[in-house]
Amino acid sequence: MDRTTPKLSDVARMAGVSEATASRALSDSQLVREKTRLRVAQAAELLGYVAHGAARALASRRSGTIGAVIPTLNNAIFATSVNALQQSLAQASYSLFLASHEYDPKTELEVARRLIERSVDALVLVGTDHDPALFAMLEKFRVPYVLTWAIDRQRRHPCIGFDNRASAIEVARHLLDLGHRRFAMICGIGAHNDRVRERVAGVRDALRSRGLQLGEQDLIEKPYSFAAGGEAMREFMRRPQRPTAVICANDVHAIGAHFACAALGVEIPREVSITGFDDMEISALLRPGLTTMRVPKAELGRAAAEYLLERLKGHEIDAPEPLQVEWVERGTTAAPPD
Amino acid sequence: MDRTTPKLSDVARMAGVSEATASRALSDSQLVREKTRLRVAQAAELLGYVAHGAARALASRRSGTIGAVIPTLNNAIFATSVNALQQSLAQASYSLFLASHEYDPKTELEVARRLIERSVDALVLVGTDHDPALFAMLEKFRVPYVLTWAIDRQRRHPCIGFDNRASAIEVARHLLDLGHRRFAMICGIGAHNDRVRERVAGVRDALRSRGLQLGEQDLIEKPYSFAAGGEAMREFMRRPQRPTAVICANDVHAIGAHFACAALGVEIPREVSITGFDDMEISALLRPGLTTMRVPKAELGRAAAEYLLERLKGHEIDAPEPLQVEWVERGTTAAPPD
DNA sequence: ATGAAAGCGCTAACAT
DNA sequence: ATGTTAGCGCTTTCAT
Repeated sequence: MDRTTPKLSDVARMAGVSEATASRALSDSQLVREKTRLRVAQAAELLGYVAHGAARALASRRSGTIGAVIPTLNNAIFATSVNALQQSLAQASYSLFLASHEYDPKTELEVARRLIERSVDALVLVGTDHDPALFAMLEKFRVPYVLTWAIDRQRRHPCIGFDNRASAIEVARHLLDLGHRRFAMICGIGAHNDRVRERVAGVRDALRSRGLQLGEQDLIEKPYSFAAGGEAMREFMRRPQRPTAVICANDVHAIGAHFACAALGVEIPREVSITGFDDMEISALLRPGLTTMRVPKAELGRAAAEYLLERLKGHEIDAPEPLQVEWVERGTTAAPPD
Repeated sequence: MDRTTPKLSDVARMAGVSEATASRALSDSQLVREKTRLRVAQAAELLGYVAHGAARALASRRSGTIGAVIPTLNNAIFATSVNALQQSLAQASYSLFLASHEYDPKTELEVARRLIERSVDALVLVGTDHDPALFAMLEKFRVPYVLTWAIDRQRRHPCIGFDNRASAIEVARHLLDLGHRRFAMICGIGAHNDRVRERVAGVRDALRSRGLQLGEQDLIEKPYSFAAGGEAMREFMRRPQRPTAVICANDVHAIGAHFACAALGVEIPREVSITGFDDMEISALLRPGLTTMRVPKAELGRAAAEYLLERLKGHEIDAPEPLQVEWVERGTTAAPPD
C-alpha cells in the first residue's frame, strides 16, 4: 500500500468532514447524521478507499482477525471444519489466519506465537494437548481461545467438541454386543494427540468392563493415510489368530483397511467387522458401507466461530455443551464368524 | 493486547538501549553489536515480549502476511495445495490468511477486498476467471499476486499452474486411441470456473480433430461430490445408446461414477471406460484403479509460495513455467466393447 | 452531530 | 554501532 492509495484523510476532505467523522461514518457508528454518512460513503466509493487494517488495529486494539492452528489440512475432516469456520467468520467480517503444524508441538507453539504477534483477536486450537507455554502465552496476552474436537474433563478450557472417550466406548459396545471377543485397533499417532489417546482409552475401558483387553500387539499406530490403514489391516490379517473386529479410530484408516480386505479377499463383515470414526463422504459409498461414528465436522467449525464471536462481543458466555456424535450402522459390522 | 503486555520500550529500557536499537536487534539487523543484540534478546525473552504486528506493519509498510482466496476446502485438492502453501510460507515467517468463496464471484471479490484491507503483502488466487474489479484493486493497491491451477494464454497475469486444455486433450486422445467413439463427460459447474471450461474445451478439441463431438446431452455439469458424480453416471447408463467412455473433469466425479457402476453392475472397463483428473489418494485404491491425469497439487502450493516470496524480496522474477501433469493409467480404461 | 488532538507501538531516516 | 525524531493511518477521548 503506497502513497497513491487513498487514505481516510482523502475521503474526509472529499466529503467535507473531519477525519473523525469520516471514521465514524465508515464504521457505521450511530453518531453521524444519515446525510453525512452517505456523503462519506460516496466519497469512499468514488476514491476506491480501502481502510488500512494495520492502522485501524493499532488504534482500535482489535484486528478483526482470528487464528486457527490445526494439525493438517491433509485430512478431510479438518478441511471441512476449517471451511465452515472460515465461512462463519467471514459472515461476521472476520478474517481467518490459518496455520498447521503437522503434529509437531514445537511447530505448533511457534505458529501460535506468530499468530499472536499478528494480533489475532482470538485463537482456535485442536484438542487439549498443548505446550504449557502456549497456554501461558494465551493467558499473558489475554487472547480468547477455544479448544476443538475434544472436551476438557477438568473444565479448565472452553471447548467446542465431543467426548472422544465416551464415543469410542459406544463403538466398542456395539461390537461387544454383536458378540465379538477378539479385537484389534488401528489409530493415529497417540503422542501429542489427545483425541487418539481418548479413543483408544475408550475402547480399552469398554473391553475391560467385559473382561477383555487390547493386547500390546492389537493396537497399531499409523500416520493418517489410506495406505497406512491398509498396511495395519494386512498385518492383523496375517496373524494366526485373527481379530474378528477391527476398530479404527478414524475413517481414513478404516477405509484403507476396507480396501485391503478387498485386495486380500477377506470378506467384510462375514470374516471381520470394521468400524470407522468421523464419517467421511466416501464411507457411505463403499460396499459394504462403513459403519462409523459420525462427528459433526462442519458444526465444529461453525460452533467455534459462534462461541468466539460471542466472546468478542464481550458477552460472558457459558462453556459450550459437548456436541453430539452419531452411530451410523452400515454394512461393515456383523456378528463374528462361527 | 493490553496495557500489561510488554512493548518494545520495555525491552529497550531493560536492555539499556534505545528503542531503535532494540528494534534493530530484534529484526536481526546487522547494524548492532553482537553483544547488545544478545542483551536485547535476553530482555525480550525475559519479558516474554511479542512484537505488535499491526504497529510493525504500519511503520514498515509490510505485514508479513499473504492471503489466499480459494473456491473451497471441501475439495481435497485445494486442501492439499493450501496445506503446502501454508507450510512454505511459514518457513519464511509469513502467515497465511485464508478465505473461500464457494464458487461465488461476488463473495470472492468481497473476501479479496477484505484481505487487501488486512494489508496482505501478496495474494494467491485460483484460476483466471475473476471479476475485473478484483484485478483493478490488485493493481490499484499494488498487491503482488499469482493465479494458480491454470495458465494465462494472454500472459497478462503470473500463473503457477498447468495447461488444463492441453491436459484434457491428452486424456481424450488416450481414449480415442483405444478406439472409443461414443463419449460423455462429467464436470463441475463451468460458470466462473475456467479450469472446468478449459478441460471441457480440450475434450471437445480432441474429439473434433477426429471428426467427433460431444452432444448437448453428453456433458453433465454437477457440483463437486461423489454423489453427484454417481448421479451423472447413472443418467448416462440409463440411456439407450450408452457412451463407451466417460471422461470426468475431476477425480471426485470419477470416483462417484466408479461407485455408481459398481452399484449398477456395470463392469469397468469392459462395458465403459472412466477417466478422472487430479489423482486423489483413493483413486489408486479403487478396483479397478482409476485412470487419471495427475496434477501436482502440493507442488502448486509450494511453487506459488516460492514465486511470491521471491517477488517480495524485490527480485523481478520471470513468469514461471507451467507445471507438468502426468497421465496415470490404471484399470478403468480399455478398448470399447464389441 | 462534528472537530481537534493525542496517541496506538513500531520502524526508518537522519544524525553522530 | 547507537540514539533522536518523525511519522505510518487510523480511532477515540474530550470538547463544543
